[in-house]
Amino acid sequence: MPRDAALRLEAYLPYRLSVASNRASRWVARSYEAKFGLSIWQWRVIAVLGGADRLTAQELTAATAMDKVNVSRAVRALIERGLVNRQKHQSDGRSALLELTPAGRSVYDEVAPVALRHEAALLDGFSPDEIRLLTDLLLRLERRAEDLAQD
Amino acid sequence: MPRDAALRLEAYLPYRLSVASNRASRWVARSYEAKFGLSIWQWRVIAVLGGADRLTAQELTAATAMDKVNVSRAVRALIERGLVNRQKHQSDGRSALLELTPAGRSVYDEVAPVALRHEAALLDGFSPDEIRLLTDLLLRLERRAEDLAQD
DNA sequence: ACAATTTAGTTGCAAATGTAACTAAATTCC
DNA sequence: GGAATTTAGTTACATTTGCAACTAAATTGT
Repeated sequence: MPRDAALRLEAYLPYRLSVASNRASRWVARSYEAKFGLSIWQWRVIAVLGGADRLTAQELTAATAMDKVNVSRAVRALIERGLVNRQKHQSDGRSALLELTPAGRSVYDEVAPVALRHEAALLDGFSPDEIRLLTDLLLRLERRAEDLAQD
Repeated sequence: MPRDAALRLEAYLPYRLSVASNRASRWVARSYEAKFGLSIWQWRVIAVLGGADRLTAQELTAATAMDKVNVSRAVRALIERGLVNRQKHQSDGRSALLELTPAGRSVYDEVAPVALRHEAALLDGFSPDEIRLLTDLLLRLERRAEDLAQD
């Protein structure tokens, strides 16, 4: 009779995923923190606002895969630093439109190339095919995990 | 002149990695917590102790990619629950040997198949080749991130 | 039109984490 | 053999996080 594959932590995918992600995140997070004083979430908000203009917190939540509490906190800190501007939404009094201030824009212009260099450094040694594949596999995993999560 | 590839968060690898890992981890963590009252770290310790017998905290730290503080806390909780046993190391008074108690062993015997089912559920739809490749790519990324982290 | 429900975003609080400081044992090096 | 350094593990503290409760505005249903 077939025996179950043994459980070996080092070959266990959720474990590998977690280790890879934590190491990569930690490394880039330190850099954003050291160079720009930005947390990972603040950086995500800036990255998204830099590519689109005027989003609600709700839209940011969707675009960054952060939860609304983290978006709220990151946005507050960015507003306090003068990097993000909030203006009332004309048609919906509950939400507000967020956009980068000129100062925020210039932080974005500085951070974006650094972020791309980080990515390139991490992926040094990976072929374009491998990168495409990895991204694709990760996306499929994400969707799968999300589906599974709703029981 | 060549323009830099734009920074698009949704195609940014550290971001994808983080989202995939968080979703997968959160999903499995909830299950371990709900079914066995184990945190992710407690579960890692059990998984490793279940496959080897008698390790020091130091060896656990290496085998689980956790830091020593987390190992210490997880081990303490497991000892309190009677799942792990600590005995003095004969030749080194600083460290102790840790092993599963019979109760710990039986938790392991219950958890391991559940963990493997989780992995299988996450990877449903992935071919064996894709799984091998994903694991391999993640390992390379981990090593790369670790190397980069030491400046 | 107005009560009931849903949605946007914030706040408060408890638990989880990371870092640094610490204790104690072992090792190194004169 | 004894001072100085390193290593194993724990504790203490500050920060982060996640969840639930909350406020206020919009929407739905009658």
